This record gives sequence, structure tokens and C-alpha cells, in this order.
Amino acid sequence: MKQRSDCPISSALDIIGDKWSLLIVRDIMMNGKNTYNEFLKSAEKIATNVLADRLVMLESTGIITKEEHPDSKAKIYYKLTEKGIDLLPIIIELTLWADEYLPVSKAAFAYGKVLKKDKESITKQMMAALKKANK
Amino acid sequence: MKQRSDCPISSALDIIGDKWSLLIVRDIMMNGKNTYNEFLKSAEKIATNVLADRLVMLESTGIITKEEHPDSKAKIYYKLTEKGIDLLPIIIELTLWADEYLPVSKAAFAYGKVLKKDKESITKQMMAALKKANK
DNA sequence: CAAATTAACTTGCAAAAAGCAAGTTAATTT
DNA sequence: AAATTAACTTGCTTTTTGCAAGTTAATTTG
Repeated sequence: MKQRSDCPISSALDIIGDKWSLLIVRDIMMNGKNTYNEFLKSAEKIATNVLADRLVMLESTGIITKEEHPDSKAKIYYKLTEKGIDLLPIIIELTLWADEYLPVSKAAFAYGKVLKKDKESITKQMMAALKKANK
Repeated sequence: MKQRSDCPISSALDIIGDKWSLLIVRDIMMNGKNTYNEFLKSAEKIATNVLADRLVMLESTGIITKEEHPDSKAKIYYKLTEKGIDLLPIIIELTLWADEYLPVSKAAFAYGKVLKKDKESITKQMMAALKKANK
């Protein structure tokens, strides 16, 4: 992995600056998905090799970890690390920006109004919940 | 331009989910750059064809506009639209996350402490300043 | 308990995007 | 008038994506 510069924005984009990484994070964080096949089923239809590649990448950069799945040895349970959970504010801001400027379905963003009004406290709440559930 | 789904996060990433777009926005927003050659000179060394491509793309998606450069007809003055300025919170969050988890130079992020403590008000201030200067 | 299915990949190949060096054109400076 | 600057464009190579199919181990089904 190459760092293009020592600018924090650039360095962040070196890791999550692509079309897929944050969608995997979203799936774990917001959609209760934790396995390879669950990620595959998402609406955006990630290619299998790209998914495999991103999972390796997200693990190697410490954003997710692999664990035994509680239900089956055939499955792998992917979960966010604290570093991964801390991507939440970025995801929130992306959501708000898209909600403001792009044609996204209102169904896909039901809690828009609340979030806009109370961003800080909702983010904190979600973050706390994610970290608690992660222990 | 294809929208992969109607999820706001995915839709945002359809536009700015790449390694370069937000760096151009950063250069305009934070580094006072406004021309092709200024963008080229940034530390990350974007390729000329990629830069040309992204500029077209950012303009077509309404994030930047082209204007006459006040100093010279040979130059083009790129500036952010309101839609572009509203990417600031995303950029702030990327910065904070990188500052927390990645090895970025402290010089490159001098106002880190202040920002962490007072994110909301600083963001509002910067946003207001950018919008005012943009009129 | 053998056969089918599921889960998590891997492989091979075509298409798209990124990177690099060099070239073009209009405006500006020397 | 000649050199330089600014904003691209072009051609070519390398890398990344995308797609279809195949593999292996674990699990479920008849």
C-alpha cells in the first residue's frame, strides 16, 4: 500500500477512497451483514473477486476482523474494529450530502429529518451502540 | 454516470468515491488552488489525463464551475459550487479519522487539536467563510 | 449417509480506468 | 519574434474492474 502524500485527506483516501470499501463498512454497520454472501447480496452487486480483495484489504488495514461465525464453521463472521466503527461520522456526512444533493430514495433514508436536526447526538448514540455491541 | 443503487452512501460514492475527486475539492477549499496547473503541482501527482477527466466530471456533477481567471485569459478559474462547498463536513471527518488512525504528518494537520475539540463550530465557521468568499 | 446445497473463495479473460511521456494550441511574457 | 505558460489531448502500458465459471470445505436434505 502506497501513501501518496502525508496529507490526512489523501491518506484516508488511499485506504477508503474507492467505490466499494465503505459499502462493506455500511453493510456491517447499518445493515447487520457480516458474511461474504450477505455482502454479495447487496443491491450494488460487487464482483466476487473485488469483494474478496476488499475484505483482505480492510482486514490488513485494521478496519475489520475475521472471526468464527457463531452458527457455522463454514461461515466467517466479519466485524468492524474500533477503527472501522469510527468511520461512522464519514458515512453519516456522505449520507447527509447525498440526501441533500442526489436523487436517493426516501425509503433508503427514512431517518433523514431527525439526523439533520440532531446529527451530533444521533451519531454519538449510534457510535456508542456499535461499540457496546462489539465487545 | 451510473447509479448502482438508491442508497445515499452508494450514490455519494458513485460521484466522489475515488482517489482523486476529493483531493481536487481539498485543493480548492483548503489550499487556495484554482487552476489546472496548481492542481497538477500538488504532492499526490495526479496524471494530466486523470485531472482533465475529473474536472469534467466534477463540473458535470455540479461540484465545481469554470470561470474566467481574473488575471489571464490563458487560465481557467475553477471554483466550488455550494454543492461542492457542502462536501466540507465529509472532508473534515476524513481528516479527523486519518489523524486518529493513520501516520499523517502533524505539520499537515496543524489545527487538529482545535478541530477535535470544537468540530461543529469550526466547520460552521469554515463553511460560512467559503460561502461568503464564493459570492 | 450419499447427494445436493451453501459459503467463501479463486481463476481466467475481457473491458475500463490509471499512469506516463510526449505533443498540441492559445495566450502571455521576454 | 521566440520562449514560456496554461490547459489540455494522444498513444501506449499497466493496473483495476467486472463477469462467468470453477474449487473446496462444511452443512443440509431426501
